[in-house]
Amino acid sequence: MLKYQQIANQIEQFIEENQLQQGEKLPILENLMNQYNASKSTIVKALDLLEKKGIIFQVRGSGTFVRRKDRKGYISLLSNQGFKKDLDQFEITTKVMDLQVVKPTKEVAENLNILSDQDVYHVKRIRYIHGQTLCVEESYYNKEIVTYLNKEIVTESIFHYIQEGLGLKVGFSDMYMQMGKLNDEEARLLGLIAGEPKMSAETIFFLSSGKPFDFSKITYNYQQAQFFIQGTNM
Amino acid sequence: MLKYQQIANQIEQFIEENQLQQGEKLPILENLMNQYNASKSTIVKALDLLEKKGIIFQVRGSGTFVRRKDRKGYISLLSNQGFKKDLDQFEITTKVMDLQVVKPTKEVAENLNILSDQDVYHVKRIRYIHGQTLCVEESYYNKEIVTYLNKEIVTESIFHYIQEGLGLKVGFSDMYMQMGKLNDEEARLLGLIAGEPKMSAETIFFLSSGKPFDFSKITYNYQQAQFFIQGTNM
DNA sequence: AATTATAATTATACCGTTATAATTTGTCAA
DNA sequence: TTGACAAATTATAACGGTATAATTATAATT
Repeated sequence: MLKYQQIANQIEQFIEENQLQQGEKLPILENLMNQYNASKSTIVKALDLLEKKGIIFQVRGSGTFVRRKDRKGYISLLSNQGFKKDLDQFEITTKVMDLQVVKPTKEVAENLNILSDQDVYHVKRIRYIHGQTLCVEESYYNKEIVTYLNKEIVTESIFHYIQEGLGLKVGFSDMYMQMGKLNDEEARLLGLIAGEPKMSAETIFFLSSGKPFDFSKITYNYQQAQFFIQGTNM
Repeated sequence: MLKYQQIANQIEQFIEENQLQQGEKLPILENLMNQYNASKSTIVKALDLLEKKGIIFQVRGSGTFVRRKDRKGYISLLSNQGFKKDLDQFEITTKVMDLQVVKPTKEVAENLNILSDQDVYHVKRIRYIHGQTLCVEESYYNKEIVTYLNKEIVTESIFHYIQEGLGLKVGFSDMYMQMGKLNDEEARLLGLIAGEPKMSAETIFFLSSGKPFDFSKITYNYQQAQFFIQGTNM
C-alpha cells in the first residue's frame, strides 16, 4: 500500500483508539511529519484523503480536527463499496432470485455502453437485514469485463470478487435516486403492501479506466433504508 | 481567486465550450502546464478539484478524461450549495411560512451544539418548482453566528446571504435521509395526501471552522425530488 | 495473425522549499 | 475589562524535481 494511504489509516486508527471526539485536534503537520517519518506533502495527502472520507476537517491557521460523528445504521452514499461496510455490525443476508447470461435491453445496453448483442449477466437478489427485507436489487454486468459469476459469488460480495478475484479496479459510480409507490411485484418481494413508499436507485459503476461494468436498479424497503451523505464546499 | 481554482474553472469551461463528451481526453499534464503557465503541482491540484466535482477522471499511464454525463433535473447531493445551482434552469419559488427568533428544542440545541437558552432563528419555508411543491423546509440558525435574517433574505437564498452578506465561510454538511409516509400536516403543505410517500432529510451545516450554524429538516414531495450522487473509490 | 517482449507515454508518489493567508495568542493601551 | 495591534502558530498555495507504476504503442518473435 502507498505511504500516504498507510499514514491515513494509522491516523484513522489513532482517532479510533483514543476515542477522539468531534472537534478534537490532531497533532500539527510538523509533528505528524516526524511521527510518521514522511515529508510535508505526503502528510498533506494523507490528511486530504481523510478529509475526503469525512473523518477530519482542516482549518487554515488553526489545525486539523476530528469530524466524524456517525449515526449508526445509516448507509453512506459517498464511497461505493456497497453497504456491507456501513452495516457490517448488522446481519446482512442475501437470497438469489436469478442468475443467468442474457442479452441486454436497450436501457441496459445504453447504460453499460455496449451493443445489444453482447452478453450480460443478469443478477436479481433480495437483501435482508436482521431477517427483514432491505432491498431488491437487479444488476447487469458486462460479461466482457465480469467474465464469470456463479451462485456462490453472487450470494457473497460481488464487488469483493470483482476486485480480488478478477483483479479489476473499481473507480467511480453515478447514482440516480427517486421515490414512488411500490407496485404489486415489488411489494411482494419486499413483504410490503402495494402503494406504500419506495425509494429506487439506478447506479452505474465504472472501472477506474472509465468503462461501465455494472448497471443496477435497487428498490429499498422504506422502513429499513437510511442514508448518510457528507457534503463539502468546492 | 486561487490559481488552481481559476485553472479548474477554465478547464471546465473548455469542456463546456467544446462540448467534450464522456470519455474524451483532455490535454496531457505537460501541455496543460504550458497552456495555463503553471507548475505541475498546480495543474494536478486543479485536476484533483475537477475530479472531486465529478467532472473528470484520471487514469494513470493513460490520461485525463471527461466524466460528466448528467441527467437533468436531479439534485446533486455532493456539494452543499442548496439546489439553486442544480435546478437553476427551472423556476424555483419560495413561500415563507414562519420567521422568528426562538429558544431551541433539545434536539435543535444538540445538533447546533448550543445551550437551550441561546437564541436561534426559526425559518419555515415551502419551495416550489414550476409552481409545484418541491419541499417543506424547517431550519434553525444559531443566532450568534447568523446574527440577522429578514423576510427578504429568507425569500431569496439564505446561503448566498450568509456567505456574501455576513462573510461567513460554509465548510461541510452532514445529511441523514430516510423515508416514510406523510402525516396530515405535511400532506397539506405539500398538496398531497396523508399516507403517501415522503422523503425526509436532516442536515447539519458547518462553517469551515467546524461550528454548526444551521440545522434543517426537509420533507420532499416524492413526485418532484430526484437526487444524483457521484461516488468514488477511496 | 497472434503472442510476447520492449519502449514510450503519462499520471502519480514522494521529496523538499519558499511564500502566503487564516487563526490564535500575547501585549499593550485605554 | 475591553479593544486594538503585533507576533506566533499553522495550514495552504505554488514552485519544481526525481522516481515509480500503469497504460499504450511499437517491435520482435513465433
